[in-house]
Amino acid sequence: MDVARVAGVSRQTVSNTLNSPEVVREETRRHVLEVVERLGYRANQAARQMRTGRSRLIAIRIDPGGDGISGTVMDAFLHGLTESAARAGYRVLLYTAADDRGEIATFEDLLGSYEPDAFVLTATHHGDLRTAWLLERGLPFVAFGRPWSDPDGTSDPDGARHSWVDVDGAAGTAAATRHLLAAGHRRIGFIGWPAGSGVGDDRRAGWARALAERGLPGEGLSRAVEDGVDSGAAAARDLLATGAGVTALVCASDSLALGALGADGPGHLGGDPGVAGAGRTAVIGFDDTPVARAVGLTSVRQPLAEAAGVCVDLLTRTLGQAPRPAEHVLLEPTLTLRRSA
Amino acid sequence: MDVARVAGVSRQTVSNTLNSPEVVREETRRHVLEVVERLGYRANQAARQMRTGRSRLIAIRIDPGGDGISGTVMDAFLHGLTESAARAGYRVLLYTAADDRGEIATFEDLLGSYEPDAFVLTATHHGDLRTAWLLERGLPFVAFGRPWSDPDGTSDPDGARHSWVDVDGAAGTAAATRHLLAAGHRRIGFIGWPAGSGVGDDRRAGWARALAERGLPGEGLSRAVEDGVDSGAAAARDLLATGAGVTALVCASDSLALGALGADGPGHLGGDPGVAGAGRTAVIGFDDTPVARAVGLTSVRQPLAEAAGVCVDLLTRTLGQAPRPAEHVLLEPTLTLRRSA
DNA sequence: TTGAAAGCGCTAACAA
DNA sequence: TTGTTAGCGCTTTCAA
Repeated sequence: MDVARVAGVSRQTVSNTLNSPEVVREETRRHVLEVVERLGYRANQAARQMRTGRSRLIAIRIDPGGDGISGTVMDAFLHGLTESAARAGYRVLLYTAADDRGEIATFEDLLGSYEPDAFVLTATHHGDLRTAWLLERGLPFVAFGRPWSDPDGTSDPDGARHSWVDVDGAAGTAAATRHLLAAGHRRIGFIGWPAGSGVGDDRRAGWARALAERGLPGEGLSRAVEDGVDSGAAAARDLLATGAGVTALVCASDSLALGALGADGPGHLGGDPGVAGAGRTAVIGFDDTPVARAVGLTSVRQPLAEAAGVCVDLLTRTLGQAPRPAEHVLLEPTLTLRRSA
Repeated sequence: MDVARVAGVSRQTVSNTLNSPEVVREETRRHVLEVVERLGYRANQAARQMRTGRSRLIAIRIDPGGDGISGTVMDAFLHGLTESAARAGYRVLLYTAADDRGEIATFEDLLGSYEPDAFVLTATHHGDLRTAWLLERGLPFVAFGRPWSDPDGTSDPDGARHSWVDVDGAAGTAAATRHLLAAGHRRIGFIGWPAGSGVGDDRRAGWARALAERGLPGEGLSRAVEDGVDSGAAAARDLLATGAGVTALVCASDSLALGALGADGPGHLGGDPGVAGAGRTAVIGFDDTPVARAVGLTSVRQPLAEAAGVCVDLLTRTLGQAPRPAEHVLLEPTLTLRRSA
């Protein structure tokens, strides 16, 4: 070790200065630190890992764009994770997997080779093979996303046994609905997905709750369709045609909201304003994707970087010490206001 | 080493079987391999790295969503990279950095600690500090994206000295334009970005080339605006109002195309079809983002997974052997046809 | 408070 | 073709 020679101490003292500073005399420590800085010394990770058994690596699966929480959401979360991890002295390692079994195979592979200190799981679900496998072996991990209960309401027993971080979707749609209420709307519709998806049901519940708070009825003002612009447009047309006097729409996704915007006429989307009956309906989307910004759509924004930060916190807090009880963190989303509402 | 004991050979023979199979007798090799498989043995990466100096890690920066090639494009590329890397026996390590200098600092940090075998650079540019730094030290890397020349046309001397992989944007817009020509359009406009951005100029050039091939004039049919739905809509209205009889538009991005779609009336975007003069203009976007799929926009699709695969190929080909001359690969994009054109 | 010795699991070089 | 030896750079004992 070069540093030791230059600083005139033993290699051991250098190691101590870096890992157990309290053990080294103040003066020596400062001197060693100065030399470390000057020489740009970095402890070799492989050697350290070999000795300590810790890799300072956090592994996470990256989904193919298209399904799951991929696209912008995954991107922002990954960025936040990488940044938070770096601050805590960790790096992020990527892997792919087609399904639960494939992911478990990758766990085995990774654990035997790169030995990541922890995993971050996304898209946990009822009867998740991965959580069971990791729990069984006492391996550290956090889930981003609550393990939603079965469609029939049975909640996953594993869900309570591991830590997770999630964004409170219901709070988001409730905030959106309250924003519309504050703007004077009274007949507010909701366009979401068919019942059974935890995330979707949660978002619908927030809308219903906010209406209920004000004693307003929601019956007949909700539509459940597959995600997509076309289905969003169809649902919006349907809701606006009921004669119930719907003046505003909360949507479970930006795709649905984009459709609703289009169905409402060219008033949004850069068309000529002032056309009869065009673009008068207020619309709020969910996820604040680039599309939302592009078309001026007000949307519920998930605090992804913060969620990633909490994941790292939960993980690193566990890693050094003895196993701690599972923690569950629910983060509040915010509303990004644009001209659509 | 457990495997050695079980297989009844020396630990060295196991290592040889795994790393230099040709050196081990066929029968021994098969036997060892079988035991390795049965025991699920994985060579410890840290130990191997310590001995060989190779980490089997490829590092890449992940950008914050919003600027650069982030969002869907980055996501798909990262996924492809992770998958190709895994196939070649490598893993992908993530890092963040605010600018060139910050990224170089991260190089130093990483090289001293995790020792990645190679870097994949994105968004290389004229006078890139990173390429110069890596080149100077003979560190292996590939760039995803050509190092575009200066606005004044001076090309970066470093650009020729390192390998890069890119997608031929001009070929993409040319294909889009030819598709429109084949559909009978003759007055085809282009909406792109202000001159000076290599990527933007390239995409405009493809449109111009396809028109020139057919002896069709492009003058006055091109608009240069900042990226965004609103500016795309404004540019589209402007082009349609010239009286030149424009019937189709090729756009440098899906955002611009989305605006053009909106400016053209509610015919697209799920609005009522059949409205007078609505949605008759054909529009083609670029990047095939989720929005494109959502609104039925025909768009130029970059072969991102393939690009990532080529990056890994170029890298791994270099890693084992002696340094090779820089290679440059330009990939052809494809057109994803939807109802907008 | 500092130094010396041992060993983490692997593979390159060499010896058998 | 297989086995033995050594050492990669670090940190955890333990002794000074």
